[in-house]
Amino acid sequence: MPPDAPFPDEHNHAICMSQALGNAAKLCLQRGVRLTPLRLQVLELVWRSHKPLGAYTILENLQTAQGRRAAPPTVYRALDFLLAQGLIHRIASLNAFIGCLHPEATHVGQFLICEHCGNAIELDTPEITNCIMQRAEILGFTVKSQTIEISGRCAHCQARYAS
Amino acid sequence: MPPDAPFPDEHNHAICMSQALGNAAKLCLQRGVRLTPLRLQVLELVWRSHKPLGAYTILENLQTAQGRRAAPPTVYRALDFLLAQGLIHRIASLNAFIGCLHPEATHVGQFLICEHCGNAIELDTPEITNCIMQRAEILGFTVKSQTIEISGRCAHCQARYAS
DNA sequence: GTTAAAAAAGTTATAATATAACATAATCAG
DNA sequence: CTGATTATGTTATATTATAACTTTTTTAAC
Repeated sequence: MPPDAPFPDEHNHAICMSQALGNAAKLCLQRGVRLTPLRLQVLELVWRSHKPLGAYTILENLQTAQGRRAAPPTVYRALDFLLAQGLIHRIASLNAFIGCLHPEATHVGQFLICEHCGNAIELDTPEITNCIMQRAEILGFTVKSQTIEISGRCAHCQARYAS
Repeated sequence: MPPDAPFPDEHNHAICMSQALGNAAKLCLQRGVRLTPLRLQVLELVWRSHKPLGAYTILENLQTAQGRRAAPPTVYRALDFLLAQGLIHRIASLNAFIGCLHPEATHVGQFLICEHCGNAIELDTPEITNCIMQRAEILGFTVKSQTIEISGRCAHCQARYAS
């Protein structure tokens, strides 16, 4: 898997990640919810890349204080908290989790997922939501949540690796 | 769970289902693929309602010739075949399967899923796809498949059951 | 029709994802 | 400090899905 497509050289992930973590801390403070060390560690692991990460991969990379391996509920509870705060999104088609780029406002997650490099690009395209909302409204359907996950090949993988 | 919202009295599901099954048989014949008794039975089970059905629910309702209970691979292989032929869709957010309304042409599945009655309404709204394709194209992303699953409350449940 | 190849289905085991239920520890509000 | 609340630890298990191999059925060649 290519290292960091579709986020090439101009994307400094260390900065990207530290901004995300700082923002998360700020939001939790504002909201009066606790970004505990465990929750922060899970969030850090999720933010290590732009590839959606499975719960058990997170579990494997989790270092507990005592050196003992954490159990699944530990990770799932942290993920539940982060989801509830909008700090991560769940990618249903991959059973995986990814850091959210815009946690300050509740919004629907829209993702372009590259099958080649594994990276997921979060969109924030009101037109897509509007299209869906319009159609739903015609049918009298009240939208609560949206799962929009587009698989394919990102520009960089497209360019670098023939078909 | 209400019986058949959002498909009220005017929706005769016996006819709906028999049309779907007839259409499936015709398509498989045209394509030279085999809609075996097992595959047909799984398709029938999926078509019993417009609620997405889990693989293990299908398994429970599967009657093998010998009366012996089938094993998971039996169902998953039938589902794989039906998916490959476009006769059913997979709903990733529910880990479930639902009959396809337009199996004759390959298309993306777009669903409005009622959290109350469990029914899924398949959309066929090119505008949504166009919105997504446009945005993807700008980013140089080549779309291979789309997962569009909208959860909420259908018109009938909205009207019948106060929030 | 018989037979080899291919496809489908059966069977056993297990992998991967997720949660229930209860125990303990840490934090907070009074 | 103390009790209530929240978070985490722990054990067990539920749910979803697939790997690997066997047997049966179907197809196609002869």
